[in-house]
Amino acid sequence: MLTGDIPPSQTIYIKNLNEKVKKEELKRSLYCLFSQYGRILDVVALKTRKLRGQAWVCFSEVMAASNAVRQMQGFPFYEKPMRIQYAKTKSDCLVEAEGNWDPNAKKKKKQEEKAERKRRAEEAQQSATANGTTTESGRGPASFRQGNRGEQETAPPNNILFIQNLPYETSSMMLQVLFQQYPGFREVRMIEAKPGIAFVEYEDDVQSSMAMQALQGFKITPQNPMVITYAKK
DNA sequence: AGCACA
Repeated sequence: MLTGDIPPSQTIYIKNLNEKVKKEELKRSLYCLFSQYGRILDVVALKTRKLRGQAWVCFSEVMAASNAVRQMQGFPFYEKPMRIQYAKTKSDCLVEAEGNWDPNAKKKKKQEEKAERKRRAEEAQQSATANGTTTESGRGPASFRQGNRGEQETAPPNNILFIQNLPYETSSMMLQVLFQQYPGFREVRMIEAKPGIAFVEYEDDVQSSMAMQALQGFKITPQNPMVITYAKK
């Protein structure tokens, strides 16, 4: 079974994520992409050796999670198809909300302590070897495409957005309604000969970025999550 | 591949 026989829950577990993407960007992008299914209570992603390439997105409703598991299965995200399942255990944010801090959470505490100890040991190791790997290659803001070696696939942030994966029947009017909600909107351009794509222009790149963040992954139909990148100039 | 709450 695709979901690995794990019963439905409010939280989805995503793996096969691109490990090169910085944690904060990853969380933001996941938030953008999945908020179309419902209210998101929390996004968790860690970059530890055991946990990188994975994330948890916790919804306020099980139905939202179910739709996300089905519809976003295999969605190409930073060049890798997402593998989505339900999470095996309940998210802390939910336990907290229900006021169910079970008194005998000893096992968990033990695990935490173990993890903590491990982490400290790793830290000690790192400072001992003293390698300055503090900076990850700082690239432009959220685009789901990660520019990879040599090839200039990713356009730098600019005031024009390139929209892909639109249903063929999309009109520029429909897009205008969506995109004009965000400040700095100028116009939508579509090309008759090329259905499924569009360009949306804003006054500047900050405003275009805000719209990108807000509408990334937005679905005009369930099969068509928008893929928004900066236009190549 | 890998199921946590940095």
